[in-house]
Amino acid sequence: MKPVPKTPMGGLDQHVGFQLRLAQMTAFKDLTAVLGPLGLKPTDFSVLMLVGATPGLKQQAVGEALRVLRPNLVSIVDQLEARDLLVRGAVEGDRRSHALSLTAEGERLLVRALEAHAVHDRRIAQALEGLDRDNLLECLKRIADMEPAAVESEGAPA
Amino acid sequence: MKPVPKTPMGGLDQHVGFQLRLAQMTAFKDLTAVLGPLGLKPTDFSVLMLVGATPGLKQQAVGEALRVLRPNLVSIVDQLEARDLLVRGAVEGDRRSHALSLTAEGERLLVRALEAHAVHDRRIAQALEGLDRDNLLECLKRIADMEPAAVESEGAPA
DNA sequence: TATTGTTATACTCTATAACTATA
DNA sequence: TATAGTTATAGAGTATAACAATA
Repeated sequence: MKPVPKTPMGGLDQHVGFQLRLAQMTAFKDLTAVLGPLGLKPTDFSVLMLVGATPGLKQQAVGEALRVLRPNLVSIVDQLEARDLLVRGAVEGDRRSHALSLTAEGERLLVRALEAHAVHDRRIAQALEGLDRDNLLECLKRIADMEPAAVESEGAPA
Repeated sequence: MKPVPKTPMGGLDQHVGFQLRLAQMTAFKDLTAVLGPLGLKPTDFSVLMLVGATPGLKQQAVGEALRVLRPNLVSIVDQLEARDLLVRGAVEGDRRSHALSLTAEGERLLVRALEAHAVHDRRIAQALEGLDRDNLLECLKRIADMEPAAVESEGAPA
């Protein structure tokens, strides 16, 4: 009949946003660690996956899919291109855009990166043992797709 | 008998870490927006909640609970103290530590912040309609508590 | 010698404005 | 005029090392 230990942390541990931050920090550290030996960061990996799945994608499209602002994607693509993992090709009919596609070396590294990711994913799966992963993913997608409240420019004290 | 649309985004959308990042971004933008008018950021809010729930907490303990490194907590507490929302009191028996506690004004602002958070949480709840929130929270806690893979110091190309 | 809070600092991420070359 | 990519830059957030005071 113990009435559940009175709200630890003042209830903060029941806040989705708070737990989201902690989980994200841990998951990213783990993914960063397994990808490190390949010289890739999580964002690099996601770019390779995306371009590998849809060759010819424009930088704009990659940025939108990954929610990385266009200016910030430039140096990421620069570095991947400098390592000959992908190339900025021409798009016929529009000389402004670049069609991204993996090189043979990029494809090979992607395979190794996917194997490294599998190690990470196994740890995630182990942590989620007995829980509903599909529900988790659906929850995350729904939250990710919320329209966030309009940002108020002011209202702060001073 | 349609075999489920072939892995969109190359399967990236099935990665927990990736969806975690997107959800975290959206949730934090929303929380930041509702707290903005009070002059608080999510981290400030969590400090107020924690100290409000457990007065006398040391900075070290707050940092551990929120996973904010001690050096980075200093300016956060500085600003809250400058706004007379909390005070760094003395800890008897240890003159190194500071016992944090809310001022009356801090308590009042916390109440308003909790109301603002409720607005945010209602949007989250709406987004999660029909899904299992408890399962989500448990998944997040389990992931947050994983021991991340040991970080390899090297292995990158050049 | 170890710990708490602090300072200084660096590195990464994220964000905005403005430029260019195209369209 | 609008769009894709780019440049430059500013601002958070996060990280480590080292110091003072205290234990």
